[in-house]
Amino acid sequence: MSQEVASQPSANIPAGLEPENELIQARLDKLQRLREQGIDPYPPRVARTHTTAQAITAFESAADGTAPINVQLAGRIISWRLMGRSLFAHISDSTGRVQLYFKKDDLGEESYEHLKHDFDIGDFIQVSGYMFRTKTGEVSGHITAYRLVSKSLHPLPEKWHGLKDVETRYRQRYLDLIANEEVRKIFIARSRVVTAMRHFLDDRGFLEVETPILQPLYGGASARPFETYHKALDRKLFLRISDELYLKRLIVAGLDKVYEIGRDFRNEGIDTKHNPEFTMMECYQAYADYTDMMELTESMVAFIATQVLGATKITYQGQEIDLRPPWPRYTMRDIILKYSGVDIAVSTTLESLRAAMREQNLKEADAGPTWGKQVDEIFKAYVEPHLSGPAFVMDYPVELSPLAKRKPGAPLLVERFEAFVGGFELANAFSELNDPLDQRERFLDQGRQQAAGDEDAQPLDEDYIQALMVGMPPTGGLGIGVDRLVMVLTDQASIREVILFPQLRT
RNA sequence: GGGCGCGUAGCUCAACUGGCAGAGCAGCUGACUCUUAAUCAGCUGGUUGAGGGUUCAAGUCCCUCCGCGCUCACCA
Repeated sequence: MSQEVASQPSANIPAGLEPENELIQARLDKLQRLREQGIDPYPPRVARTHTTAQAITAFESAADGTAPINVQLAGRIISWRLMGRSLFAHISDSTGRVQLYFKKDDLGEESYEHLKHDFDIGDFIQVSGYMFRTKTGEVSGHITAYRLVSKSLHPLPEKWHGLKDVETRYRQRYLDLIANEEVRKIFIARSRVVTAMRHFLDDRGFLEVETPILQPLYGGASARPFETYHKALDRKLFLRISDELYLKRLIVAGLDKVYEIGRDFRNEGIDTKHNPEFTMMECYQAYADYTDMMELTESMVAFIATQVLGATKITYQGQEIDLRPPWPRYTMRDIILKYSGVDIAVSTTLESLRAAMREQNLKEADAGPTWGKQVDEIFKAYVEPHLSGPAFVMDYPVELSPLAKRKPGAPLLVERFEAFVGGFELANAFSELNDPLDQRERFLDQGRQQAAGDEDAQPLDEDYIQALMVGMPPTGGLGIGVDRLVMVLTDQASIREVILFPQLRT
């Protein structure tokens, strides 16, 4: 408790950096030694002529090793093999890794001792020398001079087994990325997915836009929002649950093809397919309908797969899936009939639907409160698990889709589809509702559902109705869950494996 | 929120029906001038997630809490 006892350890360590164990203490000791030698362990600049990959390529492409390939390299030390008067190490950078060879004869006694005693795995080092090939065939750098460029004070995960603990992997993702090559590949793939998506949309003439994340009113999806507060305006704001209503305002505005790739926030549970913040691509195309969006979806996904993986054939959790267009299309009615025996075109009321379910011996346990919700329940329970896909399921109950246009000749349905790959929803799209009066009615119906206890019902957005009154052309809209697309393309079962910093407690 | 499982050294993992908390890697000391999971000798390293209980004795059994995973519910 007393000051004398509490502040005992190493006077040269700043408060807050007390060593938690001897491994850190050993590195702090080295740091101290370096400073005593007048060496700055964190110099402001580093010099290098080649990345690790460039150094190796330069050597290999040199015609006949007559002229030496001189290089200056820099990177993180990831392995260290001391063999008496010589020493091998590997350094890595984002382009790869290269082996370094140090010899006492080349460096001199003092320099070699400094190297031996003051460096650790994890440190960043700058070296200069020339490239050569070892007896065992590895292209390496023969180092004649070196310099510390950043001292590491915390040990890295073990070299062979790497870092496996899931919680540490998520909480200290930097360690995960350093230690686990496969993880790095997933996030590189993720970046390429987004790049390919942009290319595809840009090539088709879509304009990338940005719309508000902080919104006075949320909408565009059935979900509970996060709330926040703006002090200067003294008002409640919501984090968006979708981009939809703003993007359609831009269709009204005459920007005929727009898209946005951005973060949405939904105040809901967390599981292997849901993170409270996630990335959504939404695009809207004037003078198009939902069939155009189907073509857009399958073409885009196939293009992205080809760009990122080099093929449209993928394996997802053991299932072989070919994303090559065209994807099979099923009406919701047909596919429900196929897997459950219930015909929702015949059973068009909640009562008759439940009767038909009893007839087919389907459990009614989670019976929906309305016809549309019951249809959704049947679909999720009996159809969705079969949809390894890719597949389009089209023509949804109107009640579930307050922003979609009604299907001509089918009063209970709207022109909407969802795309399924690997057994879960990847995309959602519809012919956008552009009738302002019908839209108002749909919002009012949502209000009734909310009054009946549905927390996810969408609030009436008068400002959006007003935009529709100005006039929106027939328009097709599409949303693709980017995280889920990355899951499918990288064969990951959990959304946390494709989000760098997934939501965790505390 | 419910059910099931997990939490041991910096990392990866052991520890039988309760019986002295261990190994490999990493670290430290030494040997070794083409190694690559280098090798060899020696040494150090623990609030067994936290708190309580049962017991002569708890990593192990019981309770509460924290965290993580899977799953159901909820939810696109």
